[in-house]
Amino acid sequence: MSRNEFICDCNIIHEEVVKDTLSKMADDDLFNKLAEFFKILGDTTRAKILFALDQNEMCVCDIANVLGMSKSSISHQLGTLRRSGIVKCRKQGKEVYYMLEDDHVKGLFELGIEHIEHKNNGGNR
Amino acid sequence: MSRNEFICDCNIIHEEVVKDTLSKMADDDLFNKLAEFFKILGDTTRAKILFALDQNEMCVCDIANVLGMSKSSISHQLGTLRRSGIVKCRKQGKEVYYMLEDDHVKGLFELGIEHIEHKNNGGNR
DNA sequence: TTGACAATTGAGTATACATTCAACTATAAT
DNA sequence: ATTATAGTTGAATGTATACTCAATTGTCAA
Repeated sequence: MSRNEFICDCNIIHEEVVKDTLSKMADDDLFNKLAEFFKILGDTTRAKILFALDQNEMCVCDIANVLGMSKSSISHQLGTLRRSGIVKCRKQGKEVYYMLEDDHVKGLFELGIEHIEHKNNGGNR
Repeated sequence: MSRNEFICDCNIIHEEVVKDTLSKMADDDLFNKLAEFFKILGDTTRAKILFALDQNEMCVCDIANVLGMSKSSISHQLGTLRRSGIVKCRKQGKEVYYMLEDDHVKGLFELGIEHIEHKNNGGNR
């Protein structure tokens, strides 16, 4: 973790806790990549696309029809997902078929859903 | 899933696949909540805060010092995390101590890290 | 009561980004 | 060759949001 002493505008209150936490912090690089990855999942359209692709491999038009959105917007999002290494594609004739690249997506979705259900079922607000 | 036929600007190419996928799609409500949740994790500052709180319960100033950021920005982010039910806090004297509310966060981080390492270790790009 | 400090909050600003629109490429069919 | 369709792409626009700044609240100590 890199720190900028001049930006932090307050005192350290618990010296040992701060030192201990700092010693355990991961690299900025990891946090950047982690956040970038979650940001990809943090969009309704992309979440729907990934969920849909988890059901069936599909071409762009079919995905657009499932989501009821324009071909262009879906293609843009698929580009984002492809650049992030979360989906891959296969070209066949005029069509491009997309599928999940990463098997972690399903697990992540399941944990996320657990979190949501937990909050709805009596978790304090 | 709600669909707007007028917005989709292309033909259905594989009728059965589209129908099958549509039948398996979850509610819009779930996708919205899921995306909202991942969006919270999809920010470098919040990811660092959560990682830090996973090491130690901490007050706002200590967190600001660990991240090397202003008290105000940390407080804003803690507010966001609290409203999302991911962290909770405990007031003691002048200080407010924050801690993780949700035990899914650690699992999500671990899966996310797995994904990143997977990509770095010979996963295709 | 006054002063100091922890923390929150609202407004303002700058940046990121999702979708639209239009133009374009590539493939297949006639 | 021409036409139609699948898909991509870049620019433009509107919206969301992270951080800053300033003001404010709440608590403790003198």
